[in-house]
Amino acid sequence: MGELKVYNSLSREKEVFKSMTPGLVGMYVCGPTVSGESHLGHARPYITFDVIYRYLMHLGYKVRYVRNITDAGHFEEEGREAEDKISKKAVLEKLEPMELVQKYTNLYHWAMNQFNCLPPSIEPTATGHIVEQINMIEKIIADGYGYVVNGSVYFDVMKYAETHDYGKLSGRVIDEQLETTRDLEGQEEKRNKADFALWKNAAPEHIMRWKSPWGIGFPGWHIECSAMSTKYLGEQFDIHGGGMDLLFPHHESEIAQSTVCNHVPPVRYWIHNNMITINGRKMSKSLNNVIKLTEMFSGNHPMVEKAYHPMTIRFFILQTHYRSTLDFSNEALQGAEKGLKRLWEAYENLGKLRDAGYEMRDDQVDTDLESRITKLVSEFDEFMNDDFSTAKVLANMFELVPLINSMKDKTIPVSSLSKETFGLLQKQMKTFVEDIFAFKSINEEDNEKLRGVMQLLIDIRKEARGRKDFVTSDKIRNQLHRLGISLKDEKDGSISWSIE
RNA sequence: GGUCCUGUGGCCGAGUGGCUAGGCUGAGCUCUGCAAAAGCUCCUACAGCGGUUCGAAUCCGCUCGGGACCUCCA
Repeated sequence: MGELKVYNSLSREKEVFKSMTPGLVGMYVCGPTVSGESHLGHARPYITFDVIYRYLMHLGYKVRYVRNITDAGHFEEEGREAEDKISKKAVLEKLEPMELVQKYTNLYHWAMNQFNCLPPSIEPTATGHIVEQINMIEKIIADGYGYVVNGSVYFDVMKYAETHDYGKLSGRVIDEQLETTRDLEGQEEKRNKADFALWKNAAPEHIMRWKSPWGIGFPGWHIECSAMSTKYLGEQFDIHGGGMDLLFPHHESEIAQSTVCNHVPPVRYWIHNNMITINGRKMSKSLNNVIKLTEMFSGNHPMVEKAYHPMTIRFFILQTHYRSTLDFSNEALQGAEKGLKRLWEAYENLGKLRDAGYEMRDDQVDTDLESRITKLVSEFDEFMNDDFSTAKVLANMFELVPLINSMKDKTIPVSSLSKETFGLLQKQMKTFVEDIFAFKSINEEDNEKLRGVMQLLIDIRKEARGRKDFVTSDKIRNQLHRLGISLKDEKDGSISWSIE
């Protein structure tokens, strides 16, 4: 197997991935701010990094996957009236802050579960790590990179930039940053515009507040990730992921804070996913064009024509490379839905072929077909190793679909594959479809009783067809169709059914 | 304004200089009591203009269009 290459945002090129400790990988991904419901845009990083997580494990790594929950609330905007997002909304909804946090955390976990995303190894919360954050800020002050003004602490970017490259991740030049003229309140506290808050003095109306050496306040925008990643992954770790919109200032500042504290760059590989757009524009709260996940799943949104299954969204996202933008449209989603259905059915057919226990006879092997299948299936690994090219893996799977279906229909005899090739095909499909891409059946979970009823109807229909009583057989099929259950007469005379 | 990304067939999207990705839609055919599914075939695109090259969607330049970041943001 070749080596894994990942695109590192830091170097702007694909690099061979080598973990710091052989066999082990530390990965930190920026998690949600639980002050509201997750939307379609949020689904992208979680699904992207879920597949990366699963693929790393597939490669044999033991991965510690840390994904935080931001429950402390950050400011709406620097310098403006310091509003703690969570406390503000709590007042509106007349909820305790923690009640709100709990509600949206639960909802977020539910959505991740719907997407079949594995839970991270550790899911630390910002409020649970105030002490660590304060410790880190103290260290930064002691080293001379932080200064205290009126109970707030700021990071001295100019001083840092004297000896470090602030802006290396986001490609920013610090002098240009300073030229940007923005008259914002509270700026006068900072020595320089580029400085950012490590700790913020809390106004009396703030509900979320903690004691600190500098007074009552709350942590700054970026410190939680630095504190928690250091705590659980060490001063330097392998992968840090998140959306591209976090490159600046969030990740840039994380690098600065951690570097000052630990005297070593925190992250070896920065991986950033691109945005989901809607009508060509990024989906985000500030642009007011978000579709919440619950709305996607229910179809209850003016822009959403029908309910989309979480697996459809997962497939939709994996059909594109994670560093490309992905445009939302009903047409595209419905295309994804049909594609996934076809892929999944072929995958199930492949499983049935195995269960049928065909005799493999090596004397009938079609070598051309064999080499074609072997190539398609081996490229799964190759493509994933090339910066997680899930789109190409899916393309190959779709080239296999007609072959598998033809074997099922016996247009291609199963015996034209050697036992080895057939086994390889099944193993690779199982590994990638279920274990790495983690697709699941989009059909409703069928229960035993329903199965029994369906079998009864199928038997009756078979008998009717045997008598050429097409009135009865069509009635059964048509009525079921109206209920959203479709029957298919297979070529071998059996009847299969699926819920639409 | 600064930095960066991007423009592929009806739609969504891969694309490493040469060997027409793939999905969805549409059309035709095969199979079939009919239907659905499935299989086969077809619709062969790279914003525009120049340049480099034997050869460019792919490299370079310009023009036009779209976007991201520079402020909370996945």
